[in-house]
Amino acid sequence: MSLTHTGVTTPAPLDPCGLEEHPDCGIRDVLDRIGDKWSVLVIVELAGGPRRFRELQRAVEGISQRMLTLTVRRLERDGLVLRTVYPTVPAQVDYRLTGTGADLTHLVKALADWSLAHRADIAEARQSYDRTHPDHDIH
Amino acid sequence: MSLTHTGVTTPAPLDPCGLEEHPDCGIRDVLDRIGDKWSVLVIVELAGGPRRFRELQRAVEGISQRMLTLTVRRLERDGLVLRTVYPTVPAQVDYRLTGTGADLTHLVKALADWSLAHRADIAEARQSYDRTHPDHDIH
DNA sequence: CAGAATCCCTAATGATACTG
DNA sequence: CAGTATCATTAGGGATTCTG
Repeated sequence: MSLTHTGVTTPAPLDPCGLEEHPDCGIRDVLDRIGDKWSVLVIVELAGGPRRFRELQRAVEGISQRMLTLTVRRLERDGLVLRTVYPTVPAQVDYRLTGTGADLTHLVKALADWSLAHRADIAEARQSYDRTHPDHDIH
Repeated sequence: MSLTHTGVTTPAPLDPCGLEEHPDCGIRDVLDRIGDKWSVLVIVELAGGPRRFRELQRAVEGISQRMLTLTVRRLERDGLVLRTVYPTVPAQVDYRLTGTGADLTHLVKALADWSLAHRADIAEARQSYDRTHPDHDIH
């Protein structure tokens, strides 16, 4: 959607990143996957190599059995994680990143880098906001 | 970044992306902001230039007045968006990306690019999964 | 071990009405 | 126009119990 300003000499509406080209297309799918509470943490752990169910649960601190199950299932469904069942007894299952999943770690790293680079800015902005808007509660 | 899987000589878990270095640190803050339902769409719209409240609401299809308010407030609090009130009557307010917010659009674009690049893979993986796991409901 | 099945609670979002 | 205030709904997530 072109939002060309009607301004006389106003410089064309800048879109430095070319984001207008794909407003929603597909981003939601990815955000729905990595935007939840645990997926990124699981992916990061799996970036270190294959893990069994209990290993993952111990590594990802605070995750419940239920949420770990749901998280790995969804990652598996999206083809980001490969689940392998070994017919031993008791059962043994391991999870590992697929090619797509491994590629996703690059994106996660970009996110982590950006977060670290701007962490101080954001923290400061929040403090400033909370100081100047004491009554306001938007969390 | 090489993903060479030696297998034999690498007892140590490989971390091709260096993700282990910052497991959680700061990523959550960013994901909590861009992981919600509307923030990315608002940011993308603002990447096209300053917008007034109603303009934003019309541009971001489906967003309620309440959620738009909450979304821009949170973005403002994090220093990603600048809110300017003009003391006219009726009131006039515009929103624009700050420096940090504009920088964030780079990350959003990386996300969009990745999403587009892997959209087919993911869609196919899902279909395959749903076909082989008919009863399973994990959404 | 690796889950499946329940129950319960809270946060997130939506709908509607009202205001400076 | 640009919100605020309420109420209703739903999705996400946690705790617990049970099983192959």
